[in-house]
Parts: sequence; C-alpha cells; structure tokens
Amino acid sequence: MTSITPPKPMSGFPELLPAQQLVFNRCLDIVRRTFERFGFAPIETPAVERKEVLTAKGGNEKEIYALSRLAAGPGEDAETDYALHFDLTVPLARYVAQHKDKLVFPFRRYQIQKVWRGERPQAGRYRELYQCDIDVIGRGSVSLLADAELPSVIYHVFREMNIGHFVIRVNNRRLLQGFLDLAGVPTDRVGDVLHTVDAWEKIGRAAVAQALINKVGLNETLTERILAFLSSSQGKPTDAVLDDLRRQVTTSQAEQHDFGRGVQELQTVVEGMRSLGVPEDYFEIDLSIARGLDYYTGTVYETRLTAYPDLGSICSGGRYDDLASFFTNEKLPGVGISIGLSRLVLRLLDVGVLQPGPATPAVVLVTTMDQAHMQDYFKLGAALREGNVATEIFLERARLGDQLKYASRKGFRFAVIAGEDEFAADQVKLKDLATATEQVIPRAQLVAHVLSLLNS
RNA sequence: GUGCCCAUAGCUCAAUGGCAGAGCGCCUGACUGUGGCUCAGGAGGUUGAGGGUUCGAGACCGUCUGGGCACCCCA
Repeated sequence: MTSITPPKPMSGFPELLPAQQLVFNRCLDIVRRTFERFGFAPIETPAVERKEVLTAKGGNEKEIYALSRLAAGPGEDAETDYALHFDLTVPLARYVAQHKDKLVFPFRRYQIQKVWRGERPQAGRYRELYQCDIDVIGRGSVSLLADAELPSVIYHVFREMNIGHFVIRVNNRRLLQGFLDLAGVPTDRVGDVLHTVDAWEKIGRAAVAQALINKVGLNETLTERILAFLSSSQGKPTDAVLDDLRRQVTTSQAEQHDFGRGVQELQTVVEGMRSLGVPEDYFEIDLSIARGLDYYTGTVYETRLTAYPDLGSICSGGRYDDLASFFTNEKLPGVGISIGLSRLVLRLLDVGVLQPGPATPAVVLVTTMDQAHMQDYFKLGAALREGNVATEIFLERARLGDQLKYASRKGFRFAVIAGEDEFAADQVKLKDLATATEQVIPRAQLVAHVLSLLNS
C-alpha cells in the first residue's frame, strides 16, 4: 500500500488553470514582443547565483532562498554556494561585468524570468514571481534620452495588454536631493528624508511630517517646506509643474546645482516621452516619488492603474550611476525599469479586468465518431495544422455528444463532424460551437473555409 | 522575524456541547450522429494534526502545522 500525499497549495507560489495560464502567457508575449520592437535583446541568467553575488548589493539575506541538497554523504556538505535570485538587477550586474568585453554598448537587454523572495506572502505578494526587466547600460555614460524611452516602452506594453487607464509617474532624485540641500537638510540626512518621504502614499502626509520631525530630527519649519514642495505637483499639469520648478531654479540661482540639473533632466525626459508618443494623460510628474532603493540617482518611475491604486506600483525603476561597482572597477551607469507581471496579471484576472478565455489554445476539434475513419480524421487534422490552424483531434472512443460536450467545455470555436455519409460525399460538417450552426462544406475546402472564418 | 485573525466536501459556507449538512462543481444515466438547458441518481469528510476537559467535542482549553492580514521590505 502506497500512502498518498494529499496535494495542497503552497502559499506565495501561484499556479493557474489552463484558461488563466493562456491569458498570462499572452501577456508575457506582449511584453516580449514590445521589448524586442524597441530593440532590446534577450538574455537569461541562471535561477541561482553565488550567495556572495546576491548579498553584494545589500540584498536582504532573510529574503533569499538558498539551495541545498536534501542529504549529504559522509564528509560532504548538503549546503551549496548557490541561492535563488530575488531580482534581475543583481544578476544583470554580474552578467555585464563578466561579459563586458563581448557586449556592445550601450547594452540594451531585456530579461523575463522568475525570481524568488523568501518573505511571508500576503495579497499581491508572492514568493515566486515573474519580473520583466529592460535596462540600457553604458560604458561611462548613457544618454538621458534612454530615461524617456523606457517609459514609452512601458506605455506600449500596458496599452496592448488592455488593462485600463494607468499613469506613469516620473520624478528625479537629483532634483530632490538638490532641493533638500538648498533647503538646509544636512547631507547625511538626505537619504533618511527620501526614505521617509517614499512612504507618503501609504501612511499619509501627517505621518510623514511626524516621522521627519521625530525620527529624522528636522524642525517643523523645514518639514513644512519640504512637504509643501513635494506635494506641489499634485493635480497640476506637467508643464505647470515644470514652470514652477524652473522659476525656483532661477530665483535660487542654482543652475549648476543638483536641483537645477535635476529640473533640466526631468524636463528633457518629459519632452522625450511626449515625442515618443506617450499621451499627456498617461504620465505625470510626481515630486513625492522617491523610491526606497538608494542606488537610484536620477530619473525614477512608478506606475499605477487608475482603477486599482491599491495594487501599488506595477512597474517601477530608475537611473543608477553605477550598476556593477561590486563586480568591476569600470563605471557602468544605466537606467532600467521592471514590470511585476505576476502581481499585475493575477490580480487583474481576479477582479475580472482580464477575462479567462478557452482552456485550450486550439480553435478546432476534429471529432471522431466513426473509428473506421480514424485515418481520415487524422488527415483532416493534419491539413488544418498545415494551414496553421491550432487543431486537436479527439482520440478517445466516445459518443459524439460527449465529444461536443468536451469541445464546449474546453472552449473550442469549431468542431469538425464527419461520418459515413459525409465521407461518402467527400464533405465535412463544420459546427460553430457558440452559435450551434453547422455548415456542410467540401472536404478539400475545409482549411480555407476555417481560415476565412477566423479572419473575418 | 513580530503582532492580530482564521482552519468543516474540489469551491463558498451552515450545523445551542447531542445523527456532519446545503449550494455550486465533479461523475453516471436519460443520449451508440450533436454540447450548453433540464431531470434522475452517485461519488466525495479521520471537521488541518495530535493532546486535554466532558457521559458526549466540528464547537471549549493549551500545543503544533498550515493559511489570511498588518509590520518590515518591495513588483
């Protein structure tokens, strides 16, 4: 007697039924096609890296799954040096540092892979998830125009995915740092301020003020000035925000200061996004976007679905001065952005914005009601597949009624029906399962007929 | 890792401390050349696990495991 192990779901490790998986894969296809349309080249790195690589850039060790064998022989160690990657940026840094003499720069790569995070799951938080990254990496420098191009890629991805209205929010960390410096925040406090401010959306203005005064140690006047500045972009048209910023630059005579440079950068990015076709109502400047990660140095992005703000940022990224300082002395600046596809698609399936369709990629089921004609059914199926029509041939012995039931449950669009009578007349029946209408067509014209129906 | 809540059929949930149930889903038949609808029947449970209290526990108590939410962090 073998005892069975009851299957049970593993929290944080999502899996889908075929109908949902087909939707998910379609989204993956859109991402991949769009990335390639913008000239990004694919790479794939191993699911694991050496532990020292993953922890190099301050990866949170508590959230990293390590690899070990279940058992070790005498004198062996079950532990390995490897751990699962928790994002794609660290592997990219290692990859670029390792292959920099064979890569052509600026290096434009995309990478769509699963990553693993050893955290306690909650709504929209997974332990195994897909990330879709694009980055442009330079040797020494990368044009600021790349900062404008990335959000335009994202815009096209989400538009084609048909997930409703979204807003790509743009800001610039150099601008923020410059402002804080001019406002009198001590240099060693700037990071703390940005980190605190990043929680704005979550904890609200009052709580941010509280934290700035009590935890960071700023006085009330300064805190008020900072909060007023950060919220000054709220609800304002992009050009009005830029006008305001420019005015502050000239009055503070800060052209050469980080603040002035940041404003200039932000303006260049906004102009680039417009020229690349991102409509005005799909992006905005939000001065309160700071991003928690400290390696961002310039442009930063976050993206939200208008109808589902609680989903959080579904796509974010920014510019960094030096991607791979831990792995090479060569300076490799870049800009990158990442889509959290699992969070996005799974949630949209849940709320019905994305609707599961058929549970099969095939559109035609060739039914097989007469076993004596099995070879004919195979030939019909083969012809359809030859015509690039995804086709399944029913292989089991079953009543026609059961075969049609199978077809409608799986969501085929058409069923081919043929028996003694049809074959004798060199014909087949094509049944549209949604409308329950049947057409008798000459056997030789089946493929052309199906194709014309699919294209109409 | 910390705190709060939860655990009954595949799913959603009932059952004063006293016979474990419903809806949906699934399977079979009505139906050997026509699916969805309908009707009839059926399968499916060690009530998460193992202890304790009790004449008696799905329910009460503590332990473990798993899950949800919040913190942390982030997609």
